[in-house]
Amino acid sequence: MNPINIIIVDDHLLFSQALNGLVSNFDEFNVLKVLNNGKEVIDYISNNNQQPEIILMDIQMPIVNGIEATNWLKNNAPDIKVLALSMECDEVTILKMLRAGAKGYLLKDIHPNILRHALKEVYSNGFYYTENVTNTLLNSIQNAAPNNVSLKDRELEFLKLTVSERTYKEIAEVMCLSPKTIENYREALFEKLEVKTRIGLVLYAIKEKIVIL
Amino acid sequence: MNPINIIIVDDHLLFSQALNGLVSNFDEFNVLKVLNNGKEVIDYISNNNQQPEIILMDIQMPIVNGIEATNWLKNNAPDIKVLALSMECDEVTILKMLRAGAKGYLLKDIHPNILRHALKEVYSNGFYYTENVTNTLLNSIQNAAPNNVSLKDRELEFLKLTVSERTYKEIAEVMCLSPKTIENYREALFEKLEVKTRIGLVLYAIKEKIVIL
DNA sequence: AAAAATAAGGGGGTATTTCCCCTTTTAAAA
DNA sequence: TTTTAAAAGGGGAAATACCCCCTTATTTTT
Repeated sequence: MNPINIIIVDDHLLFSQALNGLVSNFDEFNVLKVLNNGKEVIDYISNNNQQPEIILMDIQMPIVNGIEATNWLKNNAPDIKVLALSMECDEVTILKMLRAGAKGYLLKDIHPNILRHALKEVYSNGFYYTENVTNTLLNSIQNAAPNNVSLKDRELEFLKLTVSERTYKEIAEVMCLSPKTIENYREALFEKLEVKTRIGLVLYAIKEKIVIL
Repeated sequence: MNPINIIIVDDHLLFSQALNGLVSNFDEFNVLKVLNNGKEVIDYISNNNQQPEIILMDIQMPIVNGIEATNWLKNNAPDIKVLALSMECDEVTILKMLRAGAKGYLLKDIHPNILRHALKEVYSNGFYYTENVTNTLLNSIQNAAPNNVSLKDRELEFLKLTVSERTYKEIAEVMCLSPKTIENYREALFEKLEVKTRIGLVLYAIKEKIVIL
């Protein structure tokens, strides 16, 4: 069976070379190229015939970072699977990378065997996320709201419906309330969440992960 | 060491009794009570001195379902950890249960050893989610909209300003255009992005990371 | 050079949102 | 059992958003 072609992208030469040695030892995989930043990825993919199946992508990199590069790949080479390999384990970075289209997310302190397993999973099943990453994200869903304000069930319902491109009249129908009562919810939330328009409500709902996009 | 007290809640008697037998065989755990629905949970917790450490909670149940019961527990007995045990694996249900405060989520087709492991994890680390559940959620973040339309610079600018809680009049000033020209941008984008309101524009902008929250 | 797309601007109208101030009903506290 | 607070509903008006159809330059394409 042909080995699966990999490109490694990381601005820390020591690390990327070490990684190169490691992955090259896995006989299912072949390291096609080692690149230093997102810009080089875009250049390589644009100008070479031999395309990788998987790109092992660092996130923090100069010139074009991993998120931007992944976004570019989503639009220009959607078949290439990006496996993020990062030291950040914060929710925002993970979300950005997922939205950019990364099929997997690994932390740099994992065991080589996990890397091998993750590469295989990404290639065959299409995704792989380490437990740390999923736990970070799932826990963040729980720890979202108690920021300072706590919304009641009905307010949450209203908020979700507001995000769904409905008019207040429609929301009133869904919630079995009069449009005028919906007005009360709106005004209460405007004040409570310190926003000026319904756009503000939508932004809040997304930031606090009351809805997930 | 004292066994950890568990309450099992499920409306299918056969299943809950089978579960009872299973968990009772784990010598770290003691089944305090087997209940039939969320209402009975609320009653039990309200009226008994001996409280469980963990509640193994089904979701679909009559009278008071698992989500409602978990919500009640969050507010009235926050120390009790809820481990959801369900057949549903859809994103919406999982999210609801997480928001309600469930510390873990298992599917009913798991191996008994996983159940044991999950109970231990929930007790000691505070959470446990099976891979299926986390994958469902993470993938749902990605599968938003592979809507590969390309926006022009000016359209992007308009979109970003729309997200910033500005009126079209204000956007017109910032972009040095007449409000009527802004209307053209709005209409063009409504059609191009297949949305019906400016909320739709905001959602698109966030999904496609044109703005980052 | 003619045709076609692109960018800018407008008229006029309906629907929706936003704002402020108000009453009634229902549920919780004192 | 009063008293209070919360939830539900409302009137009226101005601002904003949304819709459809239209004109005029300026590029781009053919």
